[in-house]
Amino acid sequence: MVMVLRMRRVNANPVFRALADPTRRAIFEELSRRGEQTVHALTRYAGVSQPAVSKHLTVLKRAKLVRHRREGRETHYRAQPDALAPMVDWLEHYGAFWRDRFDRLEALLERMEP
Amino acid sequence: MVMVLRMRRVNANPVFRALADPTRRAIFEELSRRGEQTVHALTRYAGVSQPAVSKHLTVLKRAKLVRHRREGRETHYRAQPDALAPMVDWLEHYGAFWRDRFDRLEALLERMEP
DNA sequence: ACAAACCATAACTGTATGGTTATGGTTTTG
DNA sequence: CAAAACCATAACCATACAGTTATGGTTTGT
Repeated sequence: MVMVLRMRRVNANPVFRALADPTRRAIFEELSRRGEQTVHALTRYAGVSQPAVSKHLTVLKRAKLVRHRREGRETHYRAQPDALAPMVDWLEHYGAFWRDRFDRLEALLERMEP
Repeated sequence: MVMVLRMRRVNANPVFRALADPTRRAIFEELSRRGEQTVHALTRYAGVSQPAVSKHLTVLKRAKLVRHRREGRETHYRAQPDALAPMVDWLEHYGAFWRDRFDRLEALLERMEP
């Protein structure tokens, strides 16, 4: 028997908006792949100015997609992937049959036995 | 043994952009729930003018999220949920651990035995 | 045949947004 | 302590974008 935990419905809009921008997605991807990084490191990666990166991080922060930790003069950001939940929920709801069940199972198995 | 089909990587950007707007998301949701609809019906639903709806539908069309079918003077639109695949792929990639495996399994089971 | 309905496009408008440079606060380094 | 590094915010700019009204092309209804 499967217990279903009803989560508080979070507004999905900030997440959708935040990830609509390719630069922001790239920053989030980089943080997901390489883990925690400073603004400086992200700036070298992103190909835009440091203030631009700071503003992108602010948007991601408002969507709870990143958290930050100050350490001396540098700020370390890290991805907060569970903030993707509203988007995942939305997809599971409105895109429930975008792919047949076998495909879904296949993907799951792939993840569970690497 | 699980066969893995490598799909052609589709540019996820149009999908992310298209779904960033709440009105567009609402239109897509409505088409997903209630099935094929005319522009007229969608206009009554969306709460914006008919030209606005037409433009939103154009954006969704460019992202392959909807298809249309002309029938006399009316155009019927329907959701094309498999166009969500790039977004799902992205989430599976960068949000792989947004939720623990039990949760994923639970969600899967829910879908498989309704 | 004419009027009305349906839809798409054009033309326009205000605001949001992604980028820049400039600046200042804090912390580390020499 | 002075200089440099790191970051955030301010101020500004150009463009993208979501909305509007106006219009015209088809198709349906009377």
